[in-house]
Amino acid sequence: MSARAGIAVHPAWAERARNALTEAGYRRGGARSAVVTLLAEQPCALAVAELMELLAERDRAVSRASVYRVLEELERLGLVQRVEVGLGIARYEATGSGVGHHHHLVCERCKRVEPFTDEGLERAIARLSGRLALQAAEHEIVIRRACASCAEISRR
Amino acid sequence: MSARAGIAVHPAWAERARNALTEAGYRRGGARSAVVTLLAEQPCALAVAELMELLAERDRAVSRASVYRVLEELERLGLVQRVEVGLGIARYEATGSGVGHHHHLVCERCKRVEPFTDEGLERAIARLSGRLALQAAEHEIVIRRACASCAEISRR
DNA sequence: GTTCCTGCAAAAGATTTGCAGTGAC
DNA sequence: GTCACTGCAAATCTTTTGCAGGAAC
Repeated sequence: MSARAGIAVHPAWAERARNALTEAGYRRGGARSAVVTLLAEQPCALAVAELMELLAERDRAVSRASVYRVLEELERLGLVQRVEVGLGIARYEATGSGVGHHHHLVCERCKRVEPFTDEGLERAIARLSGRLALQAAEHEIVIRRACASCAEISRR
Repeated sequence: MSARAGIAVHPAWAERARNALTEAGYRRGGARSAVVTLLAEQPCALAVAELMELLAERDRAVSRASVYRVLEELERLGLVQRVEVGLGIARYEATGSGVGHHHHLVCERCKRVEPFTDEGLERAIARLSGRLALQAAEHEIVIRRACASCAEISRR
C-alpha cells in the first residue's frame, strides 16, 4: 500500500515538523515522533486506520486517540493536510515546503487513492485565486474515476 | 441559508429525476418526492441535517433514514452528487445536465460553503482528463479560505 | 518534581441497517 | 392484496473527550 519502513520520502519535512513541534512547546513523546516519522515516508495520504496498522507493523503501535491528537496538532501547524476523498473517512498527509504538491485521483470501484500533479491545473488555480481575491487559499482537487486496473476489469 | 420554498432552481433536473426514478422501478412515495423537490430548489450542496430542517419547515418532514436512502438512490442514478468539503459531514446536491456545473469555496472560519465556477479551471481539467485517459470522470474542487465576511472580521 | 503525553474506555456524531406498519399501485 | 416505502430504534463506524498512570524535561 505504501512505503514499508525507514525510507523517508520527505526528509526535509520530517526535520521541519520536529523543529516546529519543539518550538511550539511540544515534548518529543514517543507517539508524536512515530507519527511524524511515518508520515515523512508516505507518498500519499493515509487514513487513520492505515496509519495505525503501519505503526503497529513496525512495533510502534500508537493509540487511536493519540493519532488523532497528533494529526490535529500537525494540521494546526500547517504541516499536515487533511484530505477528504469522499468516502466518509478523512486522510492525512504531509504538506508544505519540502513536500511535492499534488492532488488526488480516487477510484470509484476499489477506493484506491493515487496522487497526480498537473501544471495547467495549478496555473488555472493561480489565476482563479487572483479573480476571487483569495490569499493563501488551500486547494484540494479530487477526481473520481475507475482506476486503470478496475477499468480493465469492468471492460471484460 | 437557501431557497425558502417552491422556487425550483433546476426544474429540468426535477423532471428528469422523477422520470429516472420511475424508470428505475421506484414508486412515487412521499418522502422520495419531497427530497427531489427540495433538491431542485437548492443552488448549492446541503448537509443532511439542513435538508431535514428545510423539509420539516414546509411540513413535509422525512426521517433521517429515508433521506439517506433516497440520496443514495439518486447518487447511484447519477442525479445527485455527494460533496465532501472537509468538515466531517457530507453534502449533497443535484447534478448532471440541467444543473449548472460548479465547485465549492469553503470558509475555514464560519464553515460556509459557496459555489463558484471558472472557465479556465474547466479547460485545465479537460486537458488533464485527456492526459490521464479518464473517461467521464467526475471532478470536484474544493478551495478552503476565509470567506469575505470572516476575512473582514479577522482583519480588525 | 512538575507538567505534558499517552492509552484506555466512554461519549459524541454521522450514517446504516432491521423490522414492522403504511401507502402506492 | 401485494410489494415497495417509510419511520423508528438500534447498530455501526469514525472521531473526540475525560481521566488516570507514565514519560519528558
